[in-house]
Amino acid sequence: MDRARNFIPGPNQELLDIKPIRSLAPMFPAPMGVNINQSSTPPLVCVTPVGQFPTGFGGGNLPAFGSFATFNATVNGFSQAGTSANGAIDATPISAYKTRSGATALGDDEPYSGNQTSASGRKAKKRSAGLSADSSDGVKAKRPKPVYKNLVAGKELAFLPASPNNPREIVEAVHMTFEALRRRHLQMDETQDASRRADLKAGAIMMASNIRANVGKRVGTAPGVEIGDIFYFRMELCIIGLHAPSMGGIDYMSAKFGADEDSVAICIVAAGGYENEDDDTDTLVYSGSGGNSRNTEERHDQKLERGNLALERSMHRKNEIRVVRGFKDPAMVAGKIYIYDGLYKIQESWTERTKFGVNCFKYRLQREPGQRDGAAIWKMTQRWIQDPSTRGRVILRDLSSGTESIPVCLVNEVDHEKGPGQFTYTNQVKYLRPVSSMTPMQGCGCQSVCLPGDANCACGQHNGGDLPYSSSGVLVCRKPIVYECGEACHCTLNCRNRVSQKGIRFHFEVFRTANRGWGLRCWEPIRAGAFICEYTGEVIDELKVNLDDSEDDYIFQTVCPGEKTLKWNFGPELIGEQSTYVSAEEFQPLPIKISAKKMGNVSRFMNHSCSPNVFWQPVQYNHGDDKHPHIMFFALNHIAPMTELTYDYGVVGEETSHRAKTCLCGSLTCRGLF
DNA sequence: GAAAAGTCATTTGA
DNA sequence: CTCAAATGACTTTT
Repeated sequence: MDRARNFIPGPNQELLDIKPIRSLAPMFPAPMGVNINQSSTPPLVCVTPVGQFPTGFGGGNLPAFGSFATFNATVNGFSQAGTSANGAIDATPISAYKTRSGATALGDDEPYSGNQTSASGRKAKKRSAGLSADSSDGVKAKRPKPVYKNLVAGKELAFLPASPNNPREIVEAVHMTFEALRRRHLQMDETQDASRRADLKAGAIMMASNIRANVGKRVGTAPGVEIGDIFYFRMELCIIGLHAPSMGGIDYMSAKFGADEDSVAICIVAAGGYENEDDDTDTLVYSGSGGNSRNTEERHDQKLERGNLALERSMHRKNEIRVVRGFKDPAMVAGKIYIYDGLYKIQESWTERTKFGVNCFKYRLQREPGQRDGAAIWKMTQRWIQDPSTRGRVILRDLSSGTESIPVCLVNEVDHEKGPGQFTYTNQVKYLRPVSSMTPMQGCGCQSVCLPGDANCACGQHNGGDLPYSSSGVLVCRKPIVYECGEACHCTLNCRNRVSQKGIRFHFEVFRTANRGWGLRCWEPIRAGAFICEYTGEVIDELKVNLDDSEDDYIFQTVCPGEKTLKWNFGPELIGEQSTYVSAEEFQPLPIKISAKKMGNVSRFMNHSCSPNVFWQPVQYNHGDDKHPHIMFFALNHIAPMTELTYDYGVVGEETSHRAKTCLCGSLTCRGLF
């Protein structure tokens, strides 16, 4: 379009200069249409001791485990029977649980305590003296169950989010911690050539320390889990209490209906690969489980038992069933993404003869009306990515005018604003003095690519021994500065230690928000730790006092962000590693100041939130002046397609108070100003 | 060389 | 205690 060419920095006088009202309100209405009895039983969080202390758990050398605290977020959401435990119980102080004898207290916040088989850890089974690791050759020795003896008791408490009554915050905190732990394990496994499955290791630790949400099973929504939430591992569904079985597709429980009791399905995982009619995302045909023998090709008819029976009973009881849909992750060769798609009900069931000649159960599920879109958004954005012209309400196909390798779409589905005020799109930071005059950065001598665990890699050493990114390119840990390989390095551009310097990798769109001016969101799913974009613009010299900058709403400064951002690293603490946590008091801002008023990229459209999904991270690669690093943005947790990207502009302090604005982020932990 | 199929090590909860 | 399961990472085959 010609218009695109003219837009920037062309003369768009008719465009209103939009004062960025940079703050945020929830972009979707809260998920409604889900009739849970929340009013009668307010959410409660109960801090209770973990169940049975695992016998193999370090014995006497870890007395601290006695005060192990459970961290349960339980909201009593389903009241079909009167079996529910109820009455809000105040959070019990941790100190009340000094010994492990109080284990039975767990039942108090379990909605279905009667049906629970105590949450006791069957974990760590007894393990033969530990030397079974390399047993005699030839004989296939069973791998000993790992014992997480480095678990640090009491550290779990650091998780408690600022507002422990908000299930969403708890789910996010648990989820974020799982990911941090998983990434760290991945990093360690690579250097030590240990066995894989960091997802299982992270999951096992979370389970063992009982850092999980929605511990009791329930029919209906899982508090704190929202439609559209995305996951990369089945273990994630497990620890946030959405779907308990680690592999199985059907989660079910025994529930009371008046006087009788029935086994009903509560959640299913539809792992894709099935005949989904594209036009109708509201129905789903699900196959029953079973029929495939473990290691032989022999197959048999499915039986009406367990999950299949529960589905059958659910059809008659007409209870709501959570549905998680699996899709192939377009970003990974063999990856899968799970999307929570809300509540469904079973309409009918039948049996079918499969191509193997055995009988298989089929269930047709219909999505409950009135819920926000989940998987439908995913399908829609996938279509846009394949063919951007299918995206409607577009003002500009590419706001970057070709500067970015992937076009940045400008859309307005809200009002008649034609676009943001004039600025020059740039994907580079403009320094006042040439980069070449700055201290050069030392490079590594690695051939081809840098590898984890290579003691000779100067870049690995510079980063503290580990490469900062995992093999899939996600940042493992937030740190004062990340050193990527640069011009001085011998490695190629394929080196995994070159992530943020390669520029954006996603289809972004700048969109009109309802009340906060323009905002930024993305068509692709973004996984936690993934690189998003750089804050580009003009570097303002710290020595030059700019009296004018109160007028500049596009200034980036390294102001101390809120707890959520600071806690991103949390997780390694759980396995006894030294904390990388930086408290607000210890936080040291950098002198760098960047203005994106006149020139910038997509990052200038990112709004503030006190409960953000993105954080900034200083990165170096082209010079050695650590006071003036690149400011790179990474995902705080997994971000579903079309979710607004926000970061924490920082706590208002003396220096920034003249620019403080009222925050509209709507988060329960909103600080009011930013 | 990419995609599909096979192999293996694991978990949770019934 | 045993078992099943719409797992996930990796290797081998087509």
